[in-house]
Amino acid sequence: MEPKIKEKAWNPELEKKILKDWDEEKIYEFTPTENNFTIDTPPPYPSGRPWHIGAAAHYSQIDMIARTARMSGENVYFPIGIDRNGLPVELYTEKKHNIRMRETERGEFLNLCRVALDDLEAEMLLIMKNLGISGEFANYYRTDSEEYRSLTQSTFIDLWKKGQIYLANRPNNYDWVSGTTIADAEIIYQDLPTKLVYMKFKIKDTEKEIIIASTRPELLCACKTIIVNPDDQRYAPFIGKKIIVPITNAEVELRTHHSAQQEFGSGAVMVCSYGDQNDVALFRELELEEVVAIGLDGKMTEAAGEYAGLKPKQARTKIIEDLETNGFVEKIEDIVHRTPVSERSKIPIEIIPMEEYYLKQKDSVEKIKKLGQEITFYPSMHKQILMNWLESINIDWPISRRRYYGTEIPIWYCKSCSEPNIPEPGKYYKPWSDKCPISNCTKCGATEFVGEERTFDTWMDSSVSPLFVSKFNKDSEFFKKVYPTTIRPQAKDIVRTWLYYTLLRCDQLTGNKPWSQAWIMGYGLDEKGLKMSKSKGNAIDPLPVIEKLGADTFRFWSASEINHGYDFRCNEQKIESTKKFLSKLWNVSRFLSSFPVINSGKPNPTDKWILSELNNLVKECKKGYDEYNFFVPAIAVREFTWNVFAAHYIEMVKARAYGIGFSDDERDAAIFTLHKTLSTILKLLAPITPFITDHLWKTLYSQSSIHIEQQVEPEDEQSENKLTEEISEFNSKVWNEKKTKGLSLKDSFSYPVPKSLEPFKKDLESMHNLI
RNA sequence: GGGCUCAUAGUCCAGAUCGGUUAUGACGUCGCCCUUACACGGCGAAGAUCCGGGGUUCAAAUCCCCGUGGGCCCACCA
Repeated sequence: MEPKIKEKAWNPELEKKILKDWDEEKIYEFTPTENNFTIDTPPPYPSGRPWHIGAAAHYSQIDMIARTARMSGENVYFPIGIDRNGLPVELYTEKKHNIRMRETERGEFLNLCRVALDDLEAEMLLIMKNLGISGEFANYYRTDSEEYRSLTQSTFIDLWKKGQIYLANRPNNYDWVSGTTIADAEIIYQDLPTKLVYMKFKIKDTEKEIIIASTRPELLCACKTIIVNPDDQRYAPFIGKKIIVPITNAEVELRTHHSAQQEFGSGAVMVCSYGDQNDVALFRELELEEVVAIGLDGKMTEAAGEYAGLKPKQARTKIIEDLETNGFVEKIEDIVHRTPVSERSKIPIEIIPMEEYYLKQKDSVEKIKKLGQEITFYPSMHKQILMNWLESINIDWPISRRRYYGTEIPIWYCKSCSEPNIPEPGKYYKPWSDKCPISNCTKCGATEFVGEERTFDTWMDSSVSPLFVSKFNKDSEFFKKVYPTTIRPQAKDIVRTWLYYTLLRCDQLTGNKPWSQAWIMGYGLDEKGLKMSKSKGNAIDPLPVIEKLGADTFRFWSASEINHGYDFRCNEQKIESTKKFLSKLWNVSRFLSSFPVINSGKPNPTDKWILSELNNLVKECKKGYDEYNFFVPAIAVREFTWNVFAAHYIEMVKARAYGIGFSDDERDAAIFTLHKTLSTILKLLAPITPFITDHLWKTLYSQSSIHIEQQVEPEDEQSENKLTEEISEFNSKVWNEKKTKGLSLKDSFSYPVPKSLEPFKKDLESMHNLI
């Protein structure tokens, strides 16, 4: 009989047609019912070409989650979104047009960002679609849409009213030349020459002195404590004593702290607001009261007494003179100091307290820990990342940013009394350009306002994604059915941010956790195991790879190469060689397509053996699918299909399937078993390689898609692993013998079948033409 | 510096919770072979001091301790 399948290999071009069929059949459409499986899909950020190949693998696997759930009978809601807020697009736009954000008119700058995002987004959506992702592309969302931003603003207004938000001073990196705060990422370190001054501090009520070395003596006025290492015996007798600060004569306490190193300087450190990041940490940890010694103009403040108005460098020179005059200096060393400088202006940054909005989180830590415990993590080890993070939280969350491309903080300040006025929730507000929607100040009744210029930290937006997709505050019917959602799939590096902030915000707003499961994936590294980056030139562009090899090849590579939760290496050649397996699957199917489908039969021992192995395979795959670990089924199915089913079973029953030398019943049993096995393999692979399996399924078994089928359930029966090994060994022996004797494989040959393989004698004899 | 994690052939990976005969499979390499599904194939071969050191044990890739090296996250030196 002519095979139904003519082509000799799987052609990835077919994927385009299959995508169209899926669209027309609408098999992935979602209508909410009482029980839904909702995926809180991570909205990817279009930060520039090329899209990270690891991300493409990540989204392929998220799609496998959706398909796995569908095949186990779930009603799957798989939203698609694009994250568009934040710094990366600002930097991208500045570079692309060679402009500076702050020197460009705000509306114009935002437009340029928007256009850049649109281009990058289009390519990203194309890749996602071509990967076969079965999400809701028709109404994908953007985090910078009016609808999304108004949700972010509404949640802010809600929390503001609940008293969860406050304004506070916080030390910031400040570049006083550019007049702006800068992000940690914009700081570079330079080795600059400076003076290390060893100063004498008196210990109160004693004749003793303690020597303290510092590069920032001008900050003496902001010194609030002295620390030494707890193991440092030299200072042990004086712990808790008061120390008199030179020049200011202030009294501060001597205490121990592990961050002081015995070997550096004298081993004693003065802690000032703020000489460096360690000072910031210590002020916070020890709850010291800060002194603002340097102002926004980059000059010493009134707190510096007679040094007020001087720049830090001038003040330093002068205070060193004064210290020397008064005998407070032991010695001065010229050293080279690793100094944090602004990447832009190249001047040393100052750490200056500035007013920012904070969202309370410290009070929620215990509650979030509890919620974290209730959530199932896949793999479980990554729950630890969240728990460690929760342990280390010691300040509230600063949510305001002095940036442009973000959701605006919806506040107008009264011009006469400065009272912050908050608008009603439900609309999208742009205080930097919009007229204040409130007519009279709630405090003094005045009518003139100034709009807030700052935006939110982008995690304020992303952290409400489960609320957005479940139509929180918008469609209560829908929300009731969909929230809490089912699963949050995401990468490992943003557990401390996205996962944590989502838990915090959703709990604050709904009193309920956002999902019951979290699925955490590792990073995609290059073939040497290094992080991919555009600057290193080791980034692989996924688009040409997918176009050339097809989505299924890429997806099968992703499943068979990535052990869930661990980092993985990307190698183009490896992806390419994965195609061979699809080719094998194709040709097995091509062979079977020359036989009619038979739905029942009386399996002989050979058939029973392969069906039993097939059942073992189903069991193994189920284990993997139950934990959304696609590595397990991918490896298991490949191994079975290639090395057991094709290599041994098909060869053993070929003659029988053709009916040469066997009865009709025996023939039909073989054909039945062949189809039963292949159709099971196709189903087991359907979530991983949706294109080829659907194509083969429709060609061989059904009018309708494999993606509306239920997954195969294992039967509870004993395995017969031992036989597989014996069969494979026997076949090897015969092949080798024939080879040594210079015989062709079809030549007849005299060789005994061992007793243990007696039940398979007839099939083995026909396979090897044994006499 | 703190945390998490990994370490098995040229490359990737199994062997994890339950120590036990010649350490799994794939890719790559080499040799032979057109065998009525497949040369994008078949058969076969070579290739591993299981990171190092110590310990527990009759027995360790597997369990324990100490190192070394990679990756990532966080913090960065008065």
